[in-house]
Amino acid sequence: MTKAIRITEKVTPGVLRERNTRLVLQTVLIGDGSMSRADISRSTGLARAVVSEIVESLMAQHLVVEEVGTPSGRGKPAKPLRVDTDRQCLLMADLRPTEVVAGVVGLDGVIGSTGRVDLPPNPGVDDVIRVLDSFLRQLAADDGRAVLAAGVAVPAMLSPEQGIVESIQLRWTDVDLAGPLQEALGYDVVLVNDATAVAMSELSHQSQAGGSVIVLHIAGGIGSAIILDGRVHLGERQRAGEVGHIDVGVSDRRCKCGRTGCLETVANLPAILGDASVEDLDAVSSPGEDPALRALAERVDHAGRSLGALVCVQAAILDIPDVVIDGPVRRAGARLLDAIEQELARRLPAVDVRRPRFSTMADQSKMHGAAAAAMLHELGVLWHSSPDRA
Amino acid sequence: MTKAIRITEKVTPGVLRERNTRLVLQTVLIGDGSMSRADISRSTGLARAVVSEIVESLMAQHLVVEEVGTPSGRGKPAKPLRVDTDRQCLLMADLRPTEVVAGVVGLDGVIGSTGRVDLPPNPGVDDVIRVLDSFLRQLAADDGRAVLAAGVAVPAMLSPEQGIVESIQLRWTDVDLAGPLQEALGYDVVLVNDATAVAMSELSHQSQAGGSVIVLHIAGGIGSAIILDGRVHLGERQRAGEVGHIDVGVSDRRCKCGRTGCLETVANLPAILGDASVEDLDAVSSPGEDPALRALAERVDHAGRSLGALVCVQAAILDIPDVVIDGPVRRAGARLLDAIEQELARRLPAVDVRRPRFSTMADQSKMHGAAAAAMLHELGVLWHSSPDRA
DNA sequence: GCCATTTAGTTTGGGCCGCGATCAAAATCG
DNA sequence: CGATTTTGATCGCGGCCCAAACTAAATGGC
Repeated sequence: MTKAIRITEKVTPGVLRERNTRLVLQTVLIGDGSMSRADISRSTGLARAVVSEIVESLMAQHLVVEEVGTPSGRGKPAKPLRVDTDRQCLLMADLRPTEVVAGVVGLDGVIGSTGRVDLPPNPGVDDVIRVLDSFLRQLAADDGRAVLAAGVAVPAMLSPEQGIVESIQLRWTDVDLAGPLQEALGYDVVLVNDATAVAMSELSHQSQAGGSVIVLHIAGGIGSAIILDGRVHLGERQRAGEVGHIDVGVSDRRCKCGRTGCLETVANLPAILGDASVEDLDAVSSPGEDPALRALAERVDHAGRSLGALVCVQAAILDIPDVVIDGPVRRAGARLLDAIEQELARRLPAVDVRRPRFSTMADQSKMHGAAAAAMLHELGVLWHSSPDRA
Repeated sequence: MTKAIRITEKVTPGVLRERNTRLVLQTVLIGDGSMSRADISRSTGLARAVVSEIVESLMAQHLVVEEVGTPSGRGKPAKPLRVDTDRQCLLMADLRPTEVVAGVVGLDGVIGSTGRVDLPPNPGVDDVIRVLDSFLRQLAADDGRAVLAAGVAVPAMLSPEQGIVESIQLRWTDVDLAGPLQEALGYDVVLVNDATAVAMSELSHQSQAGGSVIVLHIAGGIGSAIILDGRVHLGERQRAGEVGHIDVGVSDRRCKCGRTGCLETVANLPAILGDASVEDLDAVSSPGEDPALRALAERVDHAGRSLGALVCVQAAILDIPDVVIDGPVRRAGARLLDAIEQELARRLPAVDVRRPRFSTMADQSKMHGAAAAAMLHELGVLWHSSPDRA
């Protein structure tokens, strides 16, 4: 639970309407084609007249459509409303160091066609802008629907104004990706940090709103994203979640950062893999007799224990029991989760944290979360669907 | 920075007025007798007509008064507004295991008379209700002003509905303190967890709003409170900040909880004191030759290093550089802070966390924070004063 | 088969709110 | 002493939500 502490801005009647519009759209979205105006009025507490008015404006914006009502029970049959998925769509992209994965998603959060293209080696911003520009154009053209906005997940630290402050993976510092892109494309382009994107994606799979989730993103580095009570927490200098160089007391290896014992020395992807390849992780749950595989399994266990220690601390500090793991390590599967859970059990009473899990959308989670962020930015609404629908 | 993610409630014109009323009151409060209606209009962006109307209602509620305007410059002289400190006051109390400290505070956050009374040994809820009832009545009678509300800091875990779920220090489980008290006293009684109260107090000393702070409260146990972007974070089961049994890898002692290495085994008050008394901490900065004192100083250093490790992790996860220490250990003074800072320097690049500090209001911080919570609850406004004013 | 009943959605009048313009009051400046 | 400037009150307007009345379209009982 949170408590707002200070009002900082005046409120005008216009804000009022905007908020209630969001509320109605959200209700339509969650209702998934089952809510009529009267239902929305009952569910939100808004007067029917107001709901009708707002729905009319949403239909004018091609965000909501009326379906044909099949009478059920007495009374005039209701006209069910659903989000208009025919006229507009969102684009989403996951910018990775060597490639871009992108796709189209409907306003209901259902993923349409997707694709990927390679980036040139050590891409500069201009390269990425060029690739994204043509890729997104092509996706939009193939889809046919108008584009409402695009969301792009980037492996970078972002300023509140959407500038890329730094990306270690892309070796960028202080560049503007969103600006040129939205100028070229003609619609809003929303950037999200990749770990945050995963968190947004998870949030959009929680059935109720205002939830909390911690995402651990394990790749070349270890990053995490924190959503507290439905709010993304970025920290005072947008550095929240930089947990790679925490010493949780499970290693005494020297880290390239100069200190020893950093989490990254045992739990980032290179540390886990050693000489092995990412594909080898698939077999790590039953390593058999192969000594290389057994060593890999050992390293996975060690990483799991370290991550377990981190999760413990996070859980004690924040009391968020939902922990999501994402990144290529997903391929290690249950073995990694088991190791984490084992460490949790050792350190905390069982009730405190649920077993961590991998991200719901797997390889698409960053992309999907970027779309969710774009949706939120554009319409002020987030999907809250069960995983099987999205 | 945070981003609200979902609208859950309808907004009505009444809410609008309430919010803007808060905004105006807040502005008057911060202005500290220097803001006129016109100033408020300019500062908030609200039309002068609206500000006048709201000010009128605030004056009718005896929350704001007009002062005599001294002309300065051209034009009709402005009538400065200030918070009305003559008609109403707040009561505040700090419930400790063996005593209650309480006092009166004006609507401007200025502390008036204070006092303390002993509690019977192992007090039950009824004892505490009796003591608080008569103590607060007496304070109010001596003060003469009407009581707007009372805030009570309690060493307990609270439910969102203000019930006391559990207090280890008071040996209470599932009791209702606020209900009977406010029924007896006739005004709202707001309970706050003691660590949270310290955090609220610190927040009310930050000059700008929406700040973040981490409070470590070190006494018999170790608790912490987290305020993120101006919101108290309590966690999914109101257990956020239960850091006493984290293993930060600086101890291998057995803890009474059954595990080993818990922070409490080296950093809670009993662990620090050993055979020494709280008063001995005063001398710990220059222990001299006394072997007992030198041993105590050693233990303070060890506790500091452990706390430093915790602060490191918290800082990495949350990126909140402002860390406040409260509790009897305050008497260890700079020696404790030095030890913490040393550990921080060892573990993190210098820039990441500021040197921790003790709570601004010292022994009064819990009480003061409780008052701040009551103020927030009652008027939706928090003081944001510089320390010397409050 | 017809009419009362029920439910959905629209229309209407009213109240609250914030806004901008207008106006009187009270100071300063030339 | 009048023009100017600033404050604060008053008033009419438009936006928004609400409750009630009204129309539309189904069901069910007689």
